[in-house]
Amino acid sequence: MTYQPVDAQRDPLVRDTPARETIGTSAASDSLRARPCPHNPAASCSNCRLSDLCLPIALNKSEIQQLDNIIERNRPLIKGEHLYRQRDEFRSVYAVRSGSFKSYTLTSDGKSRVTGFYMPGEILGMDGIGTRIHGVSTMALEHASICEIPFSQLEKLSHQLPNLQSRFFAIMGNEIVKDQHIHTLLSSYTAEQRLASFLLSLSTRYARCQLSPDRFLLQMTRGDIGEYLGLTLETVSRGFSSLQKKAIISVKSREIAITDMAGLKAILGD
Amino acid sequence: MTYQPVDAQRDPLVRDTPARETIGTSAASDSLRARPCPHNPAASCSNCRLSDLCLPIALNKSEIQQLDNIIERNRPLIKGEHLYRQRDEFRSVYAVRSGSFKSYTLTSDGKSRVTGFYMPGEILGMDGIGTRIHGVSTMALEHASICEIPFSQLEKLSHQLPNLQSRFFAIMGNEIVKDQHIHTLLSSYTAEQRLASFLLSLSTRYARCQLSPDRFLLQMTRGDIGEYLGLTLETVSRGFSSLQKKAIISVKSREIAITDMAGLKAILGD
DNA sequence: ACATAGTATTGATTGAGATCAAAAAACGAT
DNA sequence: ATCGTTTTTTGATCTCAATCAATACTATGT
Repeated sequence: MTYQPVDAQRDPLVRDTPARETIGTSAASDSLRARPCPHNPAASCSNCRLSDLCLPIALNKSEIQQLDNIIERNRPLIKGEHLYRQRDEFRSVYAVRSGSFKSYTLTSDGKSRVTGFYMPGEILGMDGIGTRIHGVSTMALEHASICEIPFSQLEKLSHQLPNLQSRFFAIMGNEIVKDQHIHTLLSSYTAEQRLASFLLSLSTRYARCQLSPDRFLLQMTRGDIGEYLGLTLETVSRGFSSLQKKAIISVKSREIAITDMAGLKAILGD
Repeated sequence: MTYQPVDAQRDPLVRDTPARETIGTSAASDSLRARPCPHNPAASCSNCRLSDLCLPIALNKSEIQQLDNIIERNRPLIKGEHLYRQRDEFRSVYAVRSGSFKSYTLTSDGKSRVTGFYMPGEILGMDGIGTRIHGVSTMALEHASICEIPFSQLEKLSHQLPNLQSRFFAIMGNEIVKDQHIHTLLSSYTAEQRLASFLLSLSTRYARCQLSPDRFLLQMTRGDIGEYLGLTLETVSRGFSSLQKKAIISVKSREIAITDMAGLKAILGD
């Protein structure tokens, strides 16, 4: 299996078939929704180790159970597979259960631009809540599993559970704040500062899901990182090399070790 | 009255007094909340000409009336006055009633970066919903009036009115999509494309509130525009001059006339 | 193990926009 | 109307990151 998605020959911008028919691989073309995940037969929020950083924060046991009932846990996605595509009708938001994803748009001249990376416990797909059409495509960067939360049901349940409504408002608010940070980053940071900020963001997010904050594997290519940070892949590569030369990080292909956390933070000017 | 805000001598990042005490001018230092707006004594969503592009979309008359009851219409703000500041405790979101605003952050090296401009009918202050602390400062660009919507009451009411909950989810979703567009713009557009995109955005937003889409006044400085688009003010100025030389727009200080709308769109590559 | 495609590094050169600088225009207060 | 401040324009120069280019590395499928 190469990095190239199984359905790469299809142009995501000129597709005409509905999303759920394109999510399956050629071997398994049946709908994603129809297949309960065989890998997590007894999966539930109640026993999910991510429950304290995902949607259920601030919900009590009975509320979590009700949330559990509307969540659909489907078969895992393989690397390169799409969860949904730009212009697909919006039906659900998703919580990453394992693995990681990237969201991206295609610009008018055919280039792709990454709008976000998503890790376990994070919510994605909120583009589309307003327009009812997904504004970006989202693809698994590695073998990954997700919890699908049909939005109409989430709205109904939020209406019954004030805590859930509050929680979802907060999640969307945090997404807006995150976007503002990126706006500032892209409009004023140097290449080195962008990379430092990116690595620090990954670090804290890995820490959140109990993984090492100073040793991790990048699941995305240098090109993906560049598309996200507004840099070319060459500049990303040079930036990593330069940070390594300064003994701030150690890079070996996709393996990153942060050897001088304070130094990395200092690049952002305190 | 200069453009410099009346309270400019205070450093927004080291302030210690609560927001509402800083909003008043030196002449009128009493709380913003305590003063019903003398300019709009009978103001209400029901008779507001913006009601079909603001929060009340998709609400029926009785629902609008209930929303009306929680909205506080305060005295207008003068140019340069702050609605709230970065690090203020979050209490409310706001709908622009008249005039315009800019939101901005200060970076660690003291430079300011504009995160958004807001026009009549638009909602601002949604940074802070998740964190309960405002992530940006917001300042009136001209004499302006707003509707303040205390968030705790909005949440309570949303819980009673599914349409309102739905509407607010949509507003936040649209904000996220807007932010993704800016992400793409900042990470791949040239200076000229950024300016074209900015002018087109203003144009459609002016059209939304019944104003001319091809002749309008910029309420922000070249510096503000540059901070928003990730350019210097000199580049913004040169960009306007260049677009004028191409007969796509006509600029006379803050007055903009779009003379070739198709040409402007063509700069964005269809 | 090998072939192949995708990915990453590094070097040389170029260019768009930043920075520095100075003058002109617009605006607000008195 | 006039003064002082802020904003805008335009020019000259510089710089960081893009682009072009070539090689090296890594992973996947046969």
